[in-house]
Amino acid sequence: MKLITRNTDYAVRALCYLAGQGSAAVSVTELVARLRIPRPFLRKLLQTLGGEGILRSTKGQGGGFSLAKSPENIRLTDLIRIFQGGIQLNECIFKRKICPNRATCVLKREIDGIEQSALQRLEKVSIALLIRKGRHHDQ
Amino acid sequence: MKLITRNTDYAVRALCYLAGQGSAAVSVTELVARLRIPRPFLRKLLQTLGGEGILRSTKGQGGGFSLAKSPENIRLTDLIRIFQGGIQLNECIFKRKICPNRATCVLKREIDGIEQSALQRLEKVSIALLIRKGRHHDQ
DNA sequence: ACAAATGATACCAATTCAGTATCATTAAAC
DNA sequence: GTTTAATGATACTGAATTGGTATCATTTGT
Repeated sequence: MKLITRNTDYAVRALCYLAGQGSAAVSVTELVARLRIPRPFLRKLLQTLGGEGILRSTKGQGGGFSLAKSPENIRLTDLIRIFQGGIQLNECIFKRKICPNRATCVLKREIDGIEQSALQRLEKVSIALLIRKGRHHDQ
Repeated sequence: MKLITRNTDYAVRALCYLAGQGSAAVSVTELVARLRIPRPFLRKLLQTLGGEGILRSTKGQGGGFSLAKSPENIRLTDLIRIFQGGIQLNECIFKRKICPNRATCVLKREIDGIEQSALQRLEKVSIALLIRKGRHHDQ
């Protein structure tokens, strides 16, 4: 069970790199060279981010991708929602039927609580934050 | 992405029921009637719990399953470990290689933190707790 | 001996995840 | 205006996980 999938992870890398390039259009070719992410996979991923309004894209020679929003306004929860259909740690197995066991409802509330606190923390993680904290280290 | 799978959920239900029956051997037939869990699935699950030392089993006519540990000592984290291979929200994609991006390491630490707090909370949820809290409600 | 129970194990279908492949379209550069 | 470098759209594939089924062997009380 993973909290973030490879899609989300790769997206974070790409977005951090793009954030460092300002509004210049960066091609997939350049991103592949820098990030070592499989090219077709990265392409699909960037197209998705384009469709979601997180990236701007320009076609044709010299084209590429750039951020459509400020790094402060791109949050991990956005990416998780896009690539993983959101966070839902919980899922009641008896949807409309009567739950035959009170204890499982208690369990459900516990897990809801965990989910809430995870969401709150992920909400605070933006691309801007990741870049900022990353700079504190050497390299 | 689910924090607990159906296996774990079903196990919780079965364990709560068994906890209410003391040290008496309860057959799969009885559990199926009470919990409405598919019989072969429940069987396999109980056998697994037996092998893990959480249930005691007696074969032959009149046999069945009973708790091998006190309800206080059966924790959600145990079940998650058994059925879901533990909690690992995180997974570094570049195992031995050099990570080309500092930001992703920052991300990794954030997720580690979330994982830690989730684990701490799950660790406190025992079968005993679930029964206790469940009783506060009507039924 | 029979019936009722678990032990062990193999199998199957649906879903998700990670990744590939291809054709169409756009637009700068020559 | 042709070439070339780029994205848009979309279909496909393989592996792993999840949820569930089926079967045969073994044990044990009656």
